[in-house]
Amino acid sequence: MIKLEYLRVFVAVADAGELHTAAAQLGRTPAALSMTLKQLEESLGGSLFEGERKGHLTPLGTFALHQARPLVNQCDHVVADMRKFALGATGVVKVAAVPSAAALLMPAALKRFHAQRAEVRVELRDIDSSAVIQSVLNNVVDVGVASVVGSFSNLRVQHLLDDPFVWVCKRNHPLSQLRRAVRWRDINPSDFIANGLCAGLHVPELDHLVQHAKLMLLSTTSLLSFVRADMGVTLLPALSVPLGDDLLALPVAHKGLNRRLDLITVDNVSLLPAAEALIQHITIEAEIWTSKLLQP
Amino acid sequence: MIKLEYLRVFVAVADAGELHTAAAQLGRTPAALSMTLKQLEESLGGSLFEGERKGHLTPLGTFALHQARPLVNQCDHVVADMRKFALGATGVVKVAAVPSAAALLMPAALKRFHAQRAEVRVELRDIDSSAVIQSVLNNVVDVGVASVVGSFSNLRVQHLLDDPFVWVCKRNHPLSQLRRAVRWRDINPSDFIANGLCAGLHVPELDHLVQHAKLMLLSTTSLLSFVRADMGVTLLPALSVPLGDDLLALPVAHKGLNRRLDLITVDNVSLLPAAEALIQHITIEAEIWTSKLLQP
DNA sequence: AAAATAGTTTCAATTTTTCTTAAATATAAA
DNA sequence: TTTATATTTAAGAAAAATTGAAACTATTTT
Repeated sequence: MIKLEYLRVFVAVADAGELHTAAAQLGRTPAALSMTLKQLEESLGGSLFEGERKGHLTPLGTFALHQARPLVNQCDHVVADMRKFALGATGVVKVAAVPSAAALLMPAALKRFHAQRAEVRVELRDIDSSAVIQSVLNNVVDVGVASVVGSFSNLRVQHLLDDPFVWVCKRNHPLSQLRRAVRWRDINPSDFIANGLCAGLHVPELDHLVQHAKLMLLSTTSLLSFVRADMGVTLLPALSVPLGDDLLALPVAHKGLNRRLDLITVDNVSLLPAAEALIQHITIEAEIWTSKLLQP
Repeated sequence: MIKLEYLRVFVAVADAGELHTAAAQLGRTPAALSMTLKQLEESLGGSLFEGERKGHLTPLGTFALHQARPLVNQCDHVVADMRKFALGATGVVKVAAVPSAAALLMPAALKRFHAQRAEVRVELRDIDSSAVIQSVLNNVVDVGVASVVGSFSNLRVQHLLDDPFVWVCKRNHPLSQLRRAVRWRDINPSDFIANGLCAGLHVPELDHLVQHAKLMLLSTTSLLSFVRADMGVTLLPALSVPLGDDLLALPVAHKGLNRRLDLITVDNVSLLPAAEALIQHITIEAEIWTSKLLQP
């Protein structure tokens, strides 16, 4: 049986033109190479070198060198690529995140990630929470960022941060006059615009508001347009509200009104090494935001 | 150091989905494969299989399998190709021959050669003797067929056959009336057309004829055209004379008037294995012609 | 839930392969 | 020729791979 090592030795000797030099390069003695070449020649059924020295190739040697060199190089490349992949230095990581996470958490996380791992490609899509969960479950993406409500047996859910809900109103809105956290009674029910994120929080006062709201918008972008158009106020997680705008974010008096953001992966299955590395960066970024949100 | 054998084991196990089957295919025990895979995983820096069984690949395993399978296959192909080449079952053989040999010896020789070695390509060119020798010396061709006059130190010359000179005349020429071998005195010097092949035979009578010939033609094709046009008679090796024509080939009374045909290769250098095989066929074909020429 | 089964790993002993040293042989140069 | 360099050979040493048996683990069966 011909081993690739034989071909590697042959290429080295053919290049060097003598055993001595090739042996030094490969870290063994000329005698070892001599025996290896003998085996290779016997196995091929012909001699590789012309005459008694290693300076000239036979036609078979020329042919074999043409074939063996790319093979040896390819083998080295393949092994190097596998190692790179195992280290997470190469590959394609697919991420799904809810829009607020995609817009606020991911840019900084990816920037630092890419600085370390230039050869890793990241595919990021922003979709709503339930679609994120489905994408992870179906192996469409490697990593998801969303808020998980129920419990899923095949999912590994890791808490990232708690995004506190805030009241969102226009800068000139009466609520802005309040010098304290907004209470439920401060809200005029006819002025409230419901949205998909504040529904299902299981707070009686809020449920009541949501059920009597004249408007319920599921897209955050259009929701904020309505607020800007003086159509009312709404309740959103802080990270979903763009800053430096004509909008105000006012704190909520009711404690514990948060939107959990979780990092989601499939359970019991090892991740793409590059994905593991990306998760580290997302986690760190989430911690940064957590501390930002605690002392505003 | 990762050996190709490790990758071969990995591919087999990944395909089989379990050690037991793969071990049977490779002719070793599950324990051996287990240890090999462990080494491979350690060397790559990550595990290849999901969980405790070998039924599911990790992302690294999937990536590695994609890379390893073509590499293993390529290696097998390369080794097979080298063996084929060493056996002379593949390759390109370049041959140069003088026109008569190319036209009469080579077709039958190549027909039998190709029946045995369908994958070998043969490149045949017909040129004059000195060009054949030069082509062999310059390694432009692997094998030459020509008549070697002097001696060349770098050439290995092998006698193929002796092609007897014959007188060539038109069917209605006076010489055709002779019921015996043609003697020098039968030739009318003014009727003689000299040619490149009969010059330099070192026979005084012939030299005299050549020196007094009014015509000397170096191309056999045009030489024969002149004979057909009743311009005279000439002296040519039998194999150069096309049969079944309006030309006659008459025997020469002077004995030993032959043109040697030799098989020429470079000396002290091993030949392309396929070329060695082709030489066998050319030699056999030459023997067939030799016996044909001896009893006409 | 316990037992049985199939699959895998570990370990130490064994076999196989590869490597080295040292001596012999062969080639090229002086 | 001698001398220096290059290669091969052979035997022992070292390294690597393989095996069989036992231990271990998950899965299936009872």
